Amino acid sequence: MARTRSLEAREKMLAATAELLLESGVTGLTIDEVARRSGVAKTTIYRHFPDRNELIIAALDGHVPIPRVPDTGTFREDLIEFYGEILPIFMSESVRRLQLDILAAAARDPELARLDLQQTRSRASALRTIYERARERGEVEPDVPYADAFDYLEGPLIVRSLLYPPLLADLDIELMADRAIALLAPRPR
Amino acid sequence: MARTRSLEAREKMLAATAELLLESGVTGLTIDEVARRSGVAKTTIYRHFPDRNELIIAALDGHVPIPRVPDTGTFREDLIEFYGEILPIFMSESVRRLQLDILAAAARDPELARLDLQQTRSRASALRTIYERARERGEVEPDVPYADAFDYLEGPLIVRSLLYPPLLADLDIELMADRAIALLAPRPR
DNA sequence: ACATATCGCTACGATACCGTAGCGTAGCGA
DNA sequence: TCGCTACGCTACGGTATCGTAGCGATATGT
Repeated sequence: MARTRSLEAREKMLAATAELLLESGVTGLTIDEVARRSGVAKTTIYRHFPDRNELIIAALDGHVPIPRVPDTGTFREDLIEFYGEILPIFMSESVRRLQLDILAAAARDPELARLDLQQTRSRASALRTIYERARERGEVEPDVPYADAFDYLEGPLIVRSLLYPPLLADLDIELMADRAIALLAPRPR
Repeated sequence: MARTRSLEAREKMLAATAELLLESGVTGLTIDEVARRSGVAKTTIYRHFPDRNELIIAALDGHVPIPRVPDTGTFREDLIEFYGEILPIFMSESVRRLQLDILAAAARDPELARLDLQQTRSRASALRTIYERARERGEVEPDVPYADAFDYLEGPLIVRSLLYPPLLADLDIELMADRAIALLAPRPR
């Protein structure tokens, strides 16, 4: 079997797709442009993927950045490290555009919805781990639903990234951590 | 002058545009479909608006819901009233889709960016008024940047609406108000 | 070296839009 | 009643995309 060429072409087109997604978004990406830029013939792309959506999904499958899960021993330090890691990602204008694009596309195309889920889930899971550890250590009020915690743990980041990207630069990571901690701290009994 | 017919056609096309925006979003809206649905000839649409973007902007100009600004005398009650008013808006799936669509489109098309601004600004201004009043009454720490306050005043709503719409239903308005107030309360000196 | 999997290329058919032109018609004001 | 204005309609020219067909060239494994 001649698999080498096949793999090479596949990688080239996936790379070009990921690149184009950042530039043009889900809506703006076209197969023709992927072909042009990757040097792979359009027909070959269709030999690998049945349609546009599958290509997009495949391209993103590998490129979802999975943040490290810090484990410093304290909630506060974990949060600060985590924020420090994902803030640069959020600050990228192209990432922001892509994120919005995926959300918007997923809201209309059920096929793409799973993509969306995967996107946010992977990031959310790291934060969740941090939160669960803090809960086990007794650093947070145990019966707060995680959804509520998330609103405050990552909310400011998301709000600014999606709605007011210039304000991301003003975000004080430590302050954000302290505020979240203050809200989630165990209540005295 | 024969202005009556003109106005009538204009209103019909704007109404159809607004309707279509909710269904198909900014990206999905086509002039042909507006023509079909409104009963107004496509040519007439172009006689009123130079291009697609202008039509979209005009259609939304009138349809941005401007929330009332409650003035109950206390921060907490103001917030709860405000939340009660805008929560139903956020809970509409079509509004959510449109909001995402506008954000995504604005992130790419500078012409549409002003639309986006107007959208969020009008809502934000009501909340800001509430906040300023509370500040004058001494109910909040005076030197917190408004951007920070906003993160917590409206963040949970935005996060859930855009990222996890099903969780909107779980949102406890009073609890959200209390948490925001706790964070923003004046520090003892 | 030979067979076969895989690729590149060009060319399509099919849609779907955009935005415009030209012509005839109907309403509206004087 | 007359004339202007705005409209409706059909038909374009142009572009972009999707997804497919057919054929020749090339790499790979045996």
